[in-house]
Amino acid sequence: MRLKTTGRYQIILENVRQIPKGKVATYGDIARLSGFLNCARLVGYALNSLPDESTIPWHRVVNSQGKISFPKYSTAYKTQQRILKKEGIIFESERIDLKKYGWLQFNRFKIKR
DNA sequence: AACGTGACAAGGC
DNA sequence: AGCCTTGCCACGT
Repeated sequence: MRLKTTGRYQIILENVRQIPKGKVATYGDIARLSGFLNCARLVGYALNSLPDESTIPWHRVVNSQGKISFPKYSTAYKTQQRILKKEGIIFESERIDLKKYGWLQFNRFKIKR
């Protein structure tokens, strides 16, 4: 559970740190911003490695559906939701409006295979 | 060096 | 709207 200081996700974590209060970004957004297209999973992997005392706003990262990527009744889920609400973000049936709160506003759904 | 994995994403049904 | 499958790719082991 150590925060590594080298490697790709150092970049990722720096970008997560830039997300302003009251906004959110998706895992895919952060991956693209960091220059790792299609590496959304890596972002989750990087956040998972954060120590508890980290000041990086991990809670401002949600999935592409605007939902929290933790099991609904887990403590992590509740913690994240509580912090986001405290920052002024409103949930509508467990979901965040990314049009309203999305930080980067990349063209989701644009990339095809 | 190979293999399984994940706090994901997109598409099909 | 959900659930399932497939694609993804760096990381750890």
